[in-house]
Amino acid sequence: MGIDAIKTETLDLGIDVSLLNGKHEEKKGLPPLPGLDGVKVPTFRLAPFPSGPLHIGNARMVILNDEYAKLTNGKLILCFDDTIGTTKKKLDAGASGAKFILPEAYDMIREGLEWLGVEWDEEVYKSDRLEIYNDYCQKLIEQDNAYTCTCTPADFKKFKDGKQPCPHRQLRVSESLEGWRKMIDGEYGEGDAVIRLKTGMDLDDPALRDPVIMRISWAPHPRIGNVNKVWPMLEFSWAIDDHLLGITHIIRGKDLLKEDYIERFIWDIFKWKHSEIMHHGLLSLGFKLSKTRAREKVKAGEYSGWSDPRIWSMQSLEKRGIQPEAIRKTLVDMGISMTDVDFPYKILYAENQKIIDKESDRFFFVEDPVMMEILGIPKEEYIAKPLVNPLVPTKGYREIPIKIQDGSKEIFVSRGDFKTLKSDFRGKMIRLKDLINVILDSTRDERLFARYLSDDLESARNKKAKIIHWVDTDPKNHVKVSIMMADGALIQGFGEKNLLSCEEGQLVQFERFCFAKIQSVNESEIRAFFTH
RNA sequence: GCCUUGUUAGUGUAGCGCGGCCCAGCAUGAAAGGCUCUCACCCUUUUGACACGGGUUCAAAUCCCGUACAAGGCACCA
Repeated sequence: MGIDAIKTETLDLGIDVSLLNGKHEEKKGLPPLPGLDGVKVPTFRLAPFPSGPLHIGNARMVILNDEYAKLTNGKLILCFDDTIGTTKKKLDAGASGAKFILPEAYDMIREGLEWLGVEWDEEVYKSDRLEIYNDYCQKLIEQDNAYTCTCTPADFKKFKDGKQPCPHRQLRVSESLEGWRKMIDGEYGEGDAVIRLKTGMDLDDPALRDPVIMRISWAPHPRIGNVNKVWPMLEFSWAIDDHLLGITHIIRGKDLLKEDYIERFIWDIFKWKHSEIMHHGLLSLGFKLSKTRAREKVKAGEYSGWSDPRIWSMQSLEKRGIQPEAIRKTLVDMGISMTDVDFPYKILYAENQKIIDKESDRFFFVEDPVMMEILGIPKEEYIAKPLVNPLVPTKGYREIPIKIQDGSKEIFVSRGDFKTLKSDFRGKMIRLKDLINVILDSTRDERLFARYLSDDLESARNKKAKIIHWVDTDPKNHVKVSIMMADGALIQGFGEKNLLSCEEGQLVQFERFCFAKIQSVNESEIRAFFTH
């Protein structure tokens, strides 16, 4: 028996033919998680800064953690990293690029996580844990592992660059504690003093020399109000919380690589067990993804809102008709590579199409319409009957009736087709899909002139006629359609009348144009978002 | 300037800890053909990569050194 015969047989039996082709679907998924020895409950954490909704880059971190939590039957903690770092002075001045908490972001983030199918077991706010950081900071000072420094940033930089200790490094513990008290009590103002960790001023890496772990901000906190004057730096708060919350595995972007050193340094001081730390590379989309940047563009009115497709927020992807499963698949396939990458959105689209193709009903749509006049049509009425979805024939046919007056008819074709028709198809047969065959006579200005040839598909097939889409020019028989593209541009055209039966949120395919998600439907206009 | 990561086909990734089974796998894209009243889907075929230069070795994508390029840190941002 030949291989083909086997294939046919096995097909009938419903056996996966791909096995015979040697195309074993490679076992997909993440590599095994390291550092599981002696771990009872692998525990992971999501640590979003609530400055805006999750974007695709945040989603990488989120999905990686969630996948591993699910894979290992572990626990996932959502910990809002909502400490305040920026001073009140800076915020009041509206400094550009300043990071701050957006109160709505907490919900937008939860919404994005739920949409992604992330299941977290516990929710924690850093802003509820301020006393804990204060306590541990105090301990570090008492142990002489940290000190109060009142250098200006510029002065400290000089010491740092020269690998020299600043004068405050030699302070007695009691003096540092007194400074610490002044910070807490508000006797020191913003910028007057910080607490530095004694990692060493002679470290090779200047970024690691006696880093700040606590500083002053008098800015009110959107959640807890104005109760606190000192705030921990991210790496310090995490050094404490990763231990206290029992995080066994830290998966974060490689922008946080330097934090590893500081966290481990502190873990060693307190003789805490080290968590396993892993990093993934950062995503870009031809531009740097940033919640803060997005927020500024939304505020400036440059973007239409948090669901503007250019932000690549979960909200915007949902609106576009991207399926969360497709995002998860794409991100998981990328693994935890440390390489920074251009987000492979084409792979995302391919994965998404696999999911939505069968459920997306087909419709005729012509972008930027150009008129075609057809003469010599023998009948007075036609009814085009295209399949609702060729992948699901059981869905049946839709109907597009056309009325002909005095043997002539005007229809719209897309500008794209107009251009190729104009240059390459004069005198040739063209098939108007599911309708009739015509021959293109001439073009004048922005108009095509054609003559009726025949009805049947067969003759069009024989002549290998180009098949194009069309929409009736009769306003009673079409509807205006506008599509928001991925780059924020608005595409306009006409679609077949049947579009009016669509529901909000429905996924459709505009044949030979794109998949789209219907945003709103009414007689005067259909609005949709471009999917891919 | 200092420090740290990273560099596999157009794109994304597998392989690299323990060098040979890798004349490098997969996905996506592109090209051609088939199917099809969509330039969709499906099927077939083709395409194309170990950044560069040295070294170690019988043998290197895998180890070592150097160079280039990229990203990140050197912030009282996260």
